[in-house]
Amino acid sequence: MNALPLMKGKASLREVTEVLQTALPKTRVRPRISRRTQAERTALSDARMFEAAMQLIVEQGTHATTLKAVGERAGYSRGLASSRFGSKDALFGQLVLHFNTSWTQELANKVGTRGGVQACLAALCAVEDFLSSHSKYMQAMYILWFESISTHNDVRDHLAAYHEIYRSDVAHWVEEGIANGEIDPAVDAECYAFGFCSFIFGTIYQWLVAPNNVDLHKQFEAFRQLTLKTFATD
Amino acid sequence: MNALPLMKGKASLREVTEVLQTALPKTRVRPRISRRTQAERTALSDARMFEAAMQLIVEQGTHATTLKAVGERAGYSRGLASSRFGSKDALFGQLVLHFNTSWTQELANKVGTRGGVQACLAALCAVEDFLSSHSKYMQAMYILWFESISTHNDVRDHLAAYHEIYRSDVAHWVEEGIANGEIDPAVDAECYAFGFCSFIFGTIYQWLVAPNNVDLHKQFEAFRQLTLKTFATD
DNA sequence: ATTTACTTGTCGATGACAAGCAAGTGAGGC
DNA sequence: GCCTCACTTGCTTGTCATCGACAAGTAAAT
Repeated sequence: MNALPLMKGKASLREVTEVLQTALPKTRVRPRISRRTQAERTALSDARMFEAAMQLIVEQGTHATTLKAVGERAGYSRGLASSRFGSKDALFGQLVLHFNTSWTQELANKVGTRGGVQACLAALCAVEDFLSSHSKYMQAMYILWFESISTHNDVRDHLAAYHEIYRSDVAHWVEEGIANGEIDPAVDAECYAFGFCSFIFGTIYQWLVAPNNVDLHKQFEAFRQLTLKTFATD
Repeated sequence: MNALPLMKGKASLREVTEVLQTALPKTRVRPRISRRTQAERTALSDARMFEAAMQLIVEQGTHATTLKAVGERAGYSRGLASSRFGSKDALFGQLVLHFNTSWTQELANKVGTRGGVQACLAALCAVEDFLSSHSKYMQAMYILWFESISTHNDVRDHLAAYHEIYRSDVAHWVEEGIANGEIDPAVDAECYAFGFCSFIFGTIYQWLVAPNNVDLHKQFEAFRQLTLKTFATD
């Protein structure tokens, strides 16, 4: 239905801000010659609009975020966001896609080649670290995640697919651990994986609603201990 | 700011449909005399509009749900929902309030006078039962819950307060259990309560995204077993 | 010269509100 | 006790600013 234009390259979490930061120095390197490649122009405007959309979503929610505001905050006309993305839903879809690809890549970096128990713990630490270090980023990402449950479009299907992937990743780690003998074979891998995701989503939800009432580190540490207790072969 | 008109009586989950169902028989009792009290008129139109809004939210999400559609599906003009609630946000706020009061009352009925371990298990069963038996109702309720994280208004504050209440209820049960000696004193009541809520919210979230991929009973049963294992005094 | 990035013009739909209409209410006269 | 008439309240219609969406046009790169 909506032929989504593919993401330009695999952006990492850090790239998002880097594009904007390196953009200004670039104009200093070649002071007046503002003759950018077409690809550079779209990459820049895309990055600026993503950043603007992210800010606006965190500031006033998706409902109050208008395409006009996105375009203008990014430094362009009121029509660019509409023209580039086609629709508000498509912009949010692109953002979700952007977040997901960035996040899965960063997660893969953090987990590395680990498997079994260590992979589970590393993933939990990765989520916890990013919640505190990239707070705004994660906020916008999860606002979009939580909101897309009420729209029956492509975004939701993508989300469902991502959930499946996360769950099966975790389940795979557990199975590795069982094969290694470090995890009790009685543990139901898929069931743990589901609970793992429930914990993360549920915790982030409560954190988003009232950040000051949630001690993220305490909760994550508790879940790590619970995980070790659950896996223990006794 | 927005002087919310108080809820008319404490509506239970069942009342929502009952109001609509008893409304028609009533006109049969006094066939032509459609002379309703003013209070009856607003109660009826309120109930009809809540029902309509709930349906529309489940069918097409909050974003696509218009005040015009709410009024008209409820059997009135396009302007009534707007006139009655003042704004779309206020309507959703009223709905959230309505859901929360109904739900807490129903939960209290299910848990009864139980405390300790039994209260925790009963609450888990209550949530599970309602997810399957009042599926649409819970769907609309949680869509609104998850969505209101991106709106910085009264609704979110109400939610935060409700979360606090839920968490402290659970924590209280655990403390009762510890006092009774049926729960291991090493268990951190607040920490368990938070994990309890995380499980429920996270599970419902994953269920909303892809109902067919989630075996609710299996996950709830698993969490009940995990709870028993966590509480066990060994 | 042609393609591509971006802007401006415009239309139907929506939320919000004001003004008006209709249904319900209550006090006084018969 | 019931009618009537002024008053209150529920509900509808009219209207406007704004938004999403798209078409047409302009500026920039190839």
